[in-house]
Amino acid sequence: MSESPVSPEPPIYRRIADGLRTSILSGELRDGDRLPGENALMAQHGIARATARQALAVLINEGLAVPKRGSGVYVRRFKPIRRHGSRRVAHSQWGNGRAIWDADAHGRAYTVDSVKISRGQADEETARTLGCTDVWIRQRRYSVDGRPVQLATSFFPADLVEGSPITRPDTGPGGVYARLGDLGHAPARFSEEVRARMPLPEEATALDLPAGTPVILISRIAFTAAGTPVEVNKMVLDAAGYVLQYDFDA
Amino acid sequence: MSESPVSPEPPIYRRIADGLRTSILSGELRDGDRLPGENALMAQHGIARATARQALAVLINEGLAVPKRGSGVYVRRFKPIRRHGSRRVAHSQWGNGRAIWDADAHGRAYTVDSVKISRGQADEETARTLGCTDVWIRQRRYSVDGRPVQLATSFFPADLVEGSPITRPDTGPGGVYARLGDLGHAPARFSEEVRARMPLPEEATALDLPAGTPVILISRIAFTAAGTPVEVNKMVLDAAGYVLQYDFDA
DNA sequence: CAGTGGTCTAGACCACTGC
DNA sequence: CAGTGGTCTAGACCACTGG
Repeated sequence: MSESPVSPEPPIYRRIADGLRTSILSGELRDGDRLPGENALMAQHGIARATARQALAVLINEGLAVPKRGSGVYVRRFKPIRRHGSRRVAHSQWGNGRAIWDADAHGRAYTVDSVKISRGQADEETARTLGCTDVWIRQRRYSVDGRPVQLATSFFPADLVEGSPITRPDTGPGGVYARLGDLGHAPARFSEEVRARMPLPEEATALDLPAGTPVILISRIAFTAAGTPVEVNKMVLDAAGYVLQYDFDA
Repeated sequence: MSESPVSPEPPIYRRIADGLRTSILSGELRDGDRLPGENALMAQHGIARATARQALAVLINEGLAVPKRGSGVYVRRFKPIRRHGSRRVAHSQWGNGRAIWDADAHGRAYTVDSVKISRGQADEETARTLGCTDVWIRQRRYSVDGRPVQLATSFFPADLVEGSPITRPDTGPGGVYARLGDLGHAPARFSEEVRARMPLPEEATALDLPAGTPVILISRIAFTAAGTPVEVNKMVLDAAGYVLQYDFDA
């Protein structure tokens, strides 16, 4: 008999990571504070460099810390943008010439860049949704406070928007939804699918994501009052930058 | 002149990881397929064990692969549950004696375990929402196909539910929402906040999450027709196991 | 029991940061 | 230029898996 080690001590690097995590979550270490570096951990705990790195990697992969080359590892901040699900797409928004995005940023500075518009073939799923493969594609990236926070790709049935401002960079006041309205296909109903996963490398690059930050994927379909799908919008959000809000009745 | 190395070759471990990722995303490697192990990568690329591990760690942290001790590293599968935002909480669901959860599982086997009910103090945010600190707390874990997929903690104002079945494990047909109705506080409106981040260790343990799997956090407030908040439900979902769907009008 | 991943040591060179 | 993190080598021992 003797020992009853139900939980055999966790490995060193875990214990170190646990200690640092506690310091962060308890508020002892704050927003931009510097964590003890590799050398400090080696000295404090008498471990090899690789082990110290391993401990820091845990926190980095949890999104609680960010490494800065040549400088140190720092506690990470989190100030999300509130994205209102139903309210944001309310007709009142784009009905009077405001772009949808306004509903999000709450007065914060935002920018749109990397706008790419093309005519092409939709992926299989989108084609099935729209009922056609010939589409116009609008890709763009949104930034808030100078930081990229969202990638968005919209698909429109080509025969529906051909020749309209939707096929050009500047869509005019109210954005694409107002233009769809001009064409007699005003969106009346939306369906959003929300997922989350770790980013692919290209997504991590485009959004400048540190390790340990998941992305939220939103796939939104816009329907007309008649039930015709007129847009599929696939968005990739920096999960650390957003809180999504949805209000609905029972 | 001479070199124009705009992108200085990525490190070895990245190139290896990129190659494996391509194989996975292209479908060349499928669901449960075994990836080349540490020894194989060492031999194929003439690298040290640590470097091979590093390459595999990339895929594991991306959630594309799962390591199995003593066996190998395997491609990870993804078969999400569809969780309907608005429809699921529709009155028709709990109005006629069905628990809400039924709306999710779509006929799949699901179980509830680790039910804990207690009377206690709400956290600051919840207290502010409910307008009181004295609450009844219902905690439970949901599993589908034998796999834990969700943790949920509900808070109810103590003075509102005291003595009702809500304070007991078995709430009867229709669940807690039907009981709130019995008490004259039927939920009429819901507000959900959705976030995503990497799990804390305890969340990872409770949901049995492999590395590289984020969690989706849903914080839902139930309001009566009069606008009184009667429940705050904080959920933690395995992000790999869910697709959330929200439908709404413009 | 042979192979696998999990942990750890003790070095090394590099690019980058900040003083 | 001293310190930091980023990458890599070449070993080692362990616990666990599978046939």
